Amino acid sequence: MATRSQNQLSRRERQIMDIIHQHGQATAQEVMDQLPNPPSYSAVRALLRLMEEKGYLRHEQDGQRYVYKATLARKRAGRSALKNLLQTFFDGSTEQAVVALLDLSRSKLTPEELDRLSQLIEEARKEGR
Amino acid sequence: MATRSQNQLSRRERQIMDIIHQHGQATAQEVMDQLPNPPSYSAVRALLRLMEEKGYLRHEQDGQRYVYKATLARKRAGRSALKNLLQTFFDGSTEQAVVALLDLSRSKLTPEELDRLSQLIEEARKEGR
DNA sequence: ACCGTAGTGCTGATTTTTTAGCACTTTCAT
DNA sequence: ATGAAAGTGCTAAAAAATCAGCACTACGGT
Repeated sequence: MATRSQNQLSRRERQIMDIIHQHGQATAQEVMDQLPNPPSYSAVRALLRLMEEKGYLRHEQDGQRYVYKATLARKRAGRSALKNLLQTFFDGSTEQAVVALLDLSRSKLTPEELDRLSQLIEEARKEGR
Repeated sequence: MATRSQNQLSRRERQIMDIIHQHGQATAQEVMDQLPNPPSYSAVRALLRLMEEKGYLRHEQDGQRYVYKATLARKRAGRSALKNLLQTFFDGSTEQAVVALLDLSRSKLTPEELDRLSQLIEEARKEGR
């Protein structure tokens, strides 16, 4: 099961994955800067190296330093995480999740965004039958 | 920071939290049954005890056995996790998340659910200004 | 030419997590 | 009234994760 992989990560590994997903990519230094209770720079590098070995990350050389990216595309990882969240906290109910989501940011949504959302629902309605 | 707490959990702790949130509550046996690569029964119990000590869980006595629940209400924990996911995978954009959510379960939504969602968006629109 | 800065690889130690096992209690059926 | 089953507490060992440090290379400025 694909969702499993998220849960198999150790604490630090998960924290690092989150950071990298959030930024799309990151150097050791950037990861370290964002890590809560950050360990030493070399500790971070060691972790990145291990995670690459395990297949979670890959790196590209940028000048003289490494830039790490996730193996699994952000989009897919996000959906996987979302699916997981759905099961864990919302009884698998998309509706409940959307409710929570809207509630979370009620005031922050622009009218344009709301329009687009309405439209999305309309489309879902058409496809659904 | 409250969102942080999720990320502080060790791997097993997180797995256990997920199980307990999903079910609302659970006994040691139930947790063990759901755990991937489950350890021994007493290992699970030890973990539950530690997690209670750390304040993540509390237990109630049901007959002669303990039933564990999360300290933080499911609803709040769910929102917190959602907020986190939003930042990590969707650039903090509610819209993007809703899109993914709808996409995830396009066919599974009933017309009734879609109606309710439209309505929710309407309400958000009114309140938003 | 050389020093300082900023990278990388690697390794071994520390710390935390994870685990199994044992001692005890309660319940229930024989 | 006794033994088996199923619960709990606790502790110490094993495994895994986490960490810091050292040796080395590349680059840029003085």
